[in-house]
Amino acid sequence: MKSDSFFEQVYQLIATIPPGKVATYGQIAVLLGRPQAAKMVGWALHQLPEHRSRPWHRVINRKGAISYDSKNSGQSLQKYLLEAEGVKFDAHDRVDLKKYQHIFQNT
DNA sequence: CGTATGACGAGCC
DNA sequence: AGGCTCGCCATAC
Repeated sequence: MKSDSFFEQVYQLIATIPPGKVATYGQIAVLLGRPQAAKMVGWALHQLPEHRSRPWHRVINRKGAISYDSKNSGQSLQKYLLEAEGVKFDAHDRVDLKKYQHIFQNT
């Protein structure tokens, strides 16, 4: 797009995550070449315009848990969306990254 | 242009 | 094993 900013790259990268899969902020940050800019990824979704519908719900933190605790709202929604795609949450509301973490292949 | 932010990560206790 | 603190880096104002 006109914007090849870090944010835009995040949007396009998460857009490649297939349903039923998830990715961590840090993972995406690493893929974009900024392993320590995980916060930027989260912030990118924070600034994500709703009219540009993106599978932001497939992006979770390193613990496999849903974040979005800043406003403390929307967590249930994200969990709901993921469950709808077949992602199971454990008693700690965390997903099994070993099973659901999407492996980005740049081949 | 400079300061503060922020949906995180890793380390330390 | 679980919780708290510090640090990173690009974007926003």
